[in-house]
Amino acid sequence: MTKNEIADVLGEIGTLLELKGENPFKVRAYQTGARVLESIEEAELGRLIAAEELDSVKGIGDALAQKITELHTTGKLEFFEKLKASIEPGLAEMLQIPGLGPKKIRALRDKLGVTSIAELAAACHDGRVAALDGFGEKTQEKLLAGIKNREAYGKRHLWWDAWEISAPIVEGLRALPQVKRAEAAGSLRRGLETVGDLDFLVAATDVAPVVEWFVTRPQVKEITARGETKASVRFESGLQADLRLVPEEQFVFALHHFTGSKDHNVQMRQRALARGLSMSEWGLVPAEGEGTAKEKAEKLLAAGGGTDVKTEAELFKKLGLSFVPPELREGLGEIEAAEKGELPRLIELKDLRGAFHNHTTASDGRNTLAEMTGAAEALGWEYLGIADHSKSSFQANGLSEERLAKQVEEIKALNASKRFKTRVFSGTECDILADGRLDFDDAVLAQLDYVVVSVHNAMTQAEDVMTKRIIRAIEHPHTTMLGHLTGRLLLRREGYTVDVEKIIDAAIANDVVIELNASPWRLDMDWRHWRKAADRGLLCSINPDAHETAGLAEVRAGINSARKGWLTREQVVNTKTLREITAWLAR
DNA sequence: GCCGTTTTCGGCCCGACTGTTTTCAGTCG
Repeated sequence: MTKNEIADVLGEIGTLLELKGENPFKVRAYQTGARVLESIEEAELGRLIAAEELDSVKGIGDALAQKITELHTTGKLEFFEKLKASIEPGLAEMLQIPGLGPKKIRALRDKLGVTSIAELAAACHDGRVAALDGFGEKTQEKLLAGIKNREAYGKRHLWWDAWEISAPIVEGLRALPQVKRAEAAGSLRRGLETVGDLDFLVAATDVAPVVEWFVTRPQVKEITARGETKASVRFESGLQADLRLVPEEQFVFALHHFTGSKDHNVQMRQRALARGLSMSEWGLVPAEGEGTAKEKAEKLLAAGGGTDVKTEAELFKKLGLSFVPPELREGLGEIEAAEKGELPRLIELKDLRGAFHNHTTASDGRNTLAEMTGAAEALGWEYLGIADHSKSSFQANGLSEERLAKQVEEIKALNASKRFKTRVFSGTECDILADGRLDFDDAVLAQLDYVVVSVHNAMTQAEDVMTKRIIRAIEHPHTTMLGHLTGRLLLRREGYTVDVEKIIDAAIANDVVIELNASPWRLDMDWRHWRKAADRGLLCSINPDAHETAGLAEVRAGINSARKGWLTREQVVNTKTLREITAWLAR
């Protein structure tokens, strides 16, 4: 079994134990184990198992090491099979209904015999749920609404879509006279590829007008809560948003808290405790003494103290850490690195000086070569790479050899005309054929400045076939970079199955770049692979895969993922200057 | 189930909110 498959099993065990009412800390141990496993490389896992050193990994003890080893070597785990057999399969799905946790689910099963969402809906309609101890009319209504909304609103949203909604709201909040500070927190601020809901955080002198402004935005379809310190709404797209109002002195603590992630916050609080401090969204206070952290924070403020932390950087510093950028706050080793002062200087949007992999009307783009070049110039880019589809991509109006040759001439003429400051490079997004050969002959590829190779057909090949196919394309002497490694479309379609680590190895060995496709739908290769791959020497190109002028700006989404992958400017080729990139392409 | 400057047992992050209660359990982030 692969490490991700094993991680899935561990996570599932955690869920099943939760439903059984097991010790919540045991549940967490399995979830932690799953996460830790995901951050280990496949080959490293094999080595640790062979050397029987798995339990030296933090978060994996004797029991988990034994189970992981069994799964890795046999592909099965008896403990897991027995556990699964002991629980009705529909119960896990019920956890997805808001308001239902393990305790309530067990009560429903034990007292009403409910073991699935469908049976729960029936029991709600009959009024049997409201009659249960600990349940009531409101709970029953809420569960019914939750079941109904699950399909419509349960899904996540692309980061880009969430950002387009949130950005004007943050701006609007900041423009209100009562507002001192306003930020969007949550997974949006962490730059995660998909976002579940929005968290707006505001410090204001007067709360009521801010709440009023928020709930009366034109996109708001429904107000689901409205109180003194919190209001919740649902937008037309189904996206839900919370507005939280905090005193200005506590804004920075709340900002850190609501930016998360959960894992990062847990680790930060543990670290605070180790230093005799208790941390919450209200502040950082001594752990000892009477009262909650909130009460202590309020007392401290009333006494005129505790206001020396005004920025997140100061908050981290209090715990002996350098500033951890929001994108890194996933609980994946950022705190250890911050402690040692080893956090990288992450790439920024302004570091990009151009981009490869862009389309024009020659294939399936919606803007002409000149329009795309003008748009790149408007972004201040020094260069723009054009990579239209190759002939086998019929569906995308791929270019024949003749049409490609014509485009090469057009680009030469455009560069010679000096009409734009931006220099255009001739490329192709060349199909990787089913057997790994490229769609154009060597002589055709040789006339181009660079070659992006991508899979567009036969996506259902077996993993080993697909892996060999892509590696063959990487080994082609004219290949410059690999396009969208897995072909995934977020929230729509899984990627094709492929051995990512073997592909990375091949790319490094052949001096081939892997693209970070910045289309908000793709963000492929996934950020979770980048940190280790780049450490091993893999170079990245952040490519918008733009099919129209507006698409060039989507590199912003790619920057999010690059930062989540700990990438620096030096590890991304399209931060090079025109002079540098010209030399690099000709190497 | 994991872990250790409280170290091999006894803890394990913290608070808000909701709905059900009548002082709190469960859920959520």
